[in-house]
Parts: sequence; C-alpha cells; structure tokens
Amino acid sequence: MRKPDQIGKDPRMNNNKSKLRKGLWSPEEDEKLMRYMLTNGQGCWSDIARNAGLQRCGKSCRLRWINYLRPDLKRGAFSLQEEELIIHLHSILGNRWSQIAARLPGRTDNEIKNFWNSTLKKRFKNNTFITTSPNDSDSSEPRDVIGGVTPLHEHDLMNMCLDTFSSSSNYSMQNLVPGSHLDPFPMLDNCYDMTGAAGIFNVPTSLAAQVGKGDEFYGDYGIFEPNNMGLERDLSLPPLESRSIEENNAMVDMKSNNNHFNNDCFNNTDQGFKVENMFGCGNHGQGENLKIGEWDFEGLMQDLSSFPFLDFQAE
DNA sequence: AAGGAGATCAACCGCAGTGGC
DNA sequence: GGCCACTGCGGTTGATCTCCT
Repeated sequence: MRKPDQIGKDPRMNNNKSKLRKGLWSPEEDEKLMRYMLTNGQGCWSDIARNAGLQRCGKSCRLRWINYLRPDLKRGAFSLQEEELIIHLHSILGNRWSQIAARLPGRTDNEIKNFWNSTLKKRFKNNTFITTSPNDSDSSEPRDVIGGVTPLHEHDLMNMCLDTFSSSSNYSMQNLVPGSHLDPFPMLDNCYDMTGAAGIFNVPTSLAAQVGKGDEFYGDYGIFEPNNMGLERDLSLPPLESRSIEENNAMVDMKSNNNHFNNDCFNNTDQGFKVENMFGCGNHGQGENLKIGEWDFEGLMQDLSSFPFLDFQAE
C-alpha cells in the first residue's frame, strides 16, 4: 500500500497538480466520493473529483469507485465456481481482465488480476490445481485431469452461466446475432477478440478448431491448449454483466421488482442510506463502454429460448 | 518474541482509444 | 488533420499482512 500522506512528491507535477493527494484513501475521502456519486451519479471524473471536494485526480476517483466503493461489489474470497470461471475465461480471453470481470458479477478487473497473478499463477506453477467443487454432488463422474488441471465440463459451465442468468435481471448482450444470421463469434477472425461474445454458445468444432489453430491460447501456460480445455466441445462465455451507471439508474424500477441479484450487496446503513435503493444491484462499472446492442431482459430470454440446450423459458 | 520471506492487494503509471473543438 | 481532455485498460509497484523459522 501507499502512504496516504504521499502528497505532491512527484517532481513532474505542476503546482496545480501538486495539490492532489496520492496514496491510500481515507475514510473521509471515501465518504465524500460515495455521497457525491450517490447524489449526482457518474459523470466527468475530473468534475467529480473537484465537485466532491476531493484533492484527487479524476482518475484516482474513478479507480476508487470502481475497485472499492461501487455498491455492487462482492467482498471476500473467490468461490470455486468463480475460480473455475476465471480460469476458463482466461483461457479464452487472455489477460483481458476487464472482459473477464464483466462476466463475474461483483468482481473487479483489478481483483481478478491480483487473484490470477498471486493465487492462480502460483497454483499452476506448482501444479497443484484443484477444481473439484465440494458441492459437486455427481463427483463420481470421472473428470479429465490434465496436468493437474481439471477442464470445465459443459454442465459446470452451464451451471455457472445459469447462475449468472438467474441472479441477474439484465445484462448486456452484444453481437449475439450480428446481422441477420446467427454468428456467435465473428470476432474469432480478429485476433480472438471476444468483446462481443456474450451469451452461451455451443461452438461448432470447425470454429473451435479455427480458434485453436495450432497453438494454445495466450500461452502463459501450455496447459491451456484448446483440446486440453475441452474447448473443441465447449467454448462458452457466460453473459456479460456489464452495464453503465446511467443505464442502471434507468433500470432501478425494473430491478426493484426483480432484484435477487448479489445478496451481499453493499449496504451502507452506517451512513444512513441504502445504496442498492439508488442503483439497484448488479451494476458493474467494468465494461462501461459496452453500450451498444444491448437487449432487454424479456427480449434476451426470448432469444435464449431459441437455444435448444437451455431448457428453461422466459417467464 | 523477533525478524525475514513471501503473499496480498490497493493504488499508481503509462499507453491507447475516443470524442470534441 | 492536429490537438487536447477524458476514459479505460493492463502492467507494475510497494505497503501491509501472514506465515515460517
């Protein structure tokens, strides 16, 4: 951590900027920013920093909000499912932490990045990865363990994805059906850019083969060859959970009627307000740029019902 | 109990992308 | 087209915590 009183020590800073605080945030600063955000919502970060009476740069405020103050942040250790999901998503997306975070409700890119770089990387190094879920009731089912890593099976991913579905009343969907034809991964022709790959798909073997063309994904660890991960059968990305603040504000009404998302939502009763009442839960600052081609929940569920492997229907 | 080593994680930095003028 | 401000992202840093000897 950095010392909170490290102020203006950077010689590159001009006089104006040298007034800006750096380092750890004090509780008072947190409260200022939180109150401002809840009252005024998101806007230009430099204005926010100024108007909230913070001696911080906008960038710092943004980071603090996204990584710490955001109402919908989950706290605590990563669950096994989250772990598996991170590993799987990383095998597909590489170090695109923000995109991985967008698919993990309540988690930030920073958090996931730290988790990966400390815990997971170390585990891979030591080859001591254990992914068998303790609540995996059908653990009698044999699993393919390759190099100490258990690849995700379809039902695992389906469970994860359905968890996300059932816990979120709305989320972004981009390029699910670009143009008039169902083309889940047009981005595969473009450096594996999975930005638009939202939703749950079964990818034809031929397509998966294109993805894997000869080498492993983002080869930090050779174990992530497509075949090893079972990606020929299963190249699934859970739905994006991204949504901008503004969009969530617009959705508060809906969420208040259908809000079973993220039970451990931040609830700032000490400060006399309930954050989730202002934002609804399930708001994710990550991927704020993902604003195009979004689907409403009803439409989304209708569309999902067209996927034969989803045996639930839109209500 | 002390202190050294390694792990964790909040925060910073620099760069790229984007939009407005 | 160039410049500038702003935003978002990934990599990195470093203070603090935890464990081990």
